[in-house]
Amino acid sequence: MSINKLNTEVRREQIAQAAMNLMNTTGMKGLSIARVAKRVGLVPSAIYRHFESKDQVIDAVLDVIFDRLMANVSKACKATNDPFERLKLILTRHISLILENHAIPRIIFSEEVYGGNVDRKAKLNRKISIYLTEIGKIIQQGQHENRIRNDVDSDTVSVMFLGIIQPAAILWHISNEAFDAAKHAEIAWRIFKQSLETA
Amino acid sequence: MSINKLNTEVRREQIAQAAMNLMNTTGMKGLSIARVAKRVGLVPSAIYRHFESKDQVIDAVLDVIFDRLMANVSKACKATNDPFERLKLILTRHISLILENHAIPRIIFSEEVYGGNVDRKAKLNRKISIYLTEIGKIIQQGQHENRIRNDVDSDTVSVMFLGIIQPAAILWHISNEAFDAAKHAEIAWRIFKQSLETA
DNA sequence: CTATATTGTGAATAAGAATTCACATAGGAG
DNA sequence: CTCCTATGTGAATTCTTATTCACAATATAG
Repeated sequence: MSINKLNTEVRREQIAQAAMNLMNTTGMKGLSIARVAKRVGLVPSAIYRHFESKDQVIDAVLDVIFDRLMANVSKACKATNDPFERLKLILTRHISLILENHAIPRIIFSEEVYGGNVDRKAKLNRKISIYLTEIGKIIQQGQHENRIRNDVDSDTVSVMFLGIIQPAAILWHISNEAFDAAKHAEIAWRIFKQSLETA
Repeated sequence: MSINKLNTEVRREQIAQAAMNLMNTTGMKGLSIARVAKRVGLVPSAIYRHFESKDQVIDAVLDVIFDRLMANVSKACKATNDPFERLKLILTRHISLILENHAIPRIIFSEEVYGGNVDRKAKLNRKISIYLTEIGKIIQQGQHENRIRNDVDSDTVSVMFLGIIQPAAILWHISNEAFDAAKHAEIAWRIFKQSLETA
């Protein structure tokens, strides 16, 4: 009987965090309101004091994830002006984020999350597009500055950039962390970078 | 009342196909024994004459998918000896397969399928490794023949190769087929190829 | 042709989940 | 201090699913 009442704002954070952690360990399949409630130290029905539905809980998790990813990008942009250094920072940090949160790639790049939910699918698509657009901007700037080849399409390169991260993340996860995602990113990055550099 | 009895071998095929098609349209979430049964024209309990459990149905779908992917690879290897042509063939065909079967990337590279199922996770890991190994062999051969740079790690390149396909597939799917995966693969392939060619 | 194993049916079971609701209580506004 | 509202509780509801089982019909071996 904690009988400890906290206001909705705090609870919403706790619930979103708990849901995300649950996804990390059990995946979407193991995400039930009952389990989330237990983690927060509440009874299942209490969740509904703070969220209208399970769907809204999931949405909150998505927001947390994308906030982190976007924060990542802006931090990298503030840290340096060099396009390659920026991308490298984003890459490294994105990988770290994933290693801390198994769930991220599975949430962003699988259908687990939006199965049948048209709105959430649209939302995800929008958020991913924004992320890719930011990457694209960095590349374009690099092209203006003649650091990056001008004969490559920045949109394509953005997606390829994601292609360094995502398969690595999944392999890491599916191999029970045997696959070394950080190392892969390191080596792949060199190849990727070389292929973009102006001659 | 079809009252048409077919032997297990035929039924297993039908059921696996139906399950895969269902996954294409509704995702893992929509995959229920009842729905599969309806598609095959059976009653739910009839499925259990041919599979011991839903898990085994899913396993059968996995087998179908990997059989196709591996068939792909061997076809490409028979078609040409040039490593780049081989990879290009595999790439194109892999993309086509995906466009025909939304479910493939979600099944192979998401957690949808093995959520909590340790055995299946291991199985998936094994199959993906085999696929990657085959890609790796092609690359190594190309290195022996001095068509592909020797200073790149073939394992890393294999995963990067997957990195052309997978994000594209997911973007295509999540954008309701607005993202042009085939075009992305085409453009990305050129960049990828250039970065591997011997100088 | 007929006996029997194989395949199909419909009803029942059982478990798990989301959600609702009437009731209880803590904590801040006044 | 005292209400009243925001939170928390536990039971009940409703729904979906996988799975089992007794029974029926078919295919096929002999």
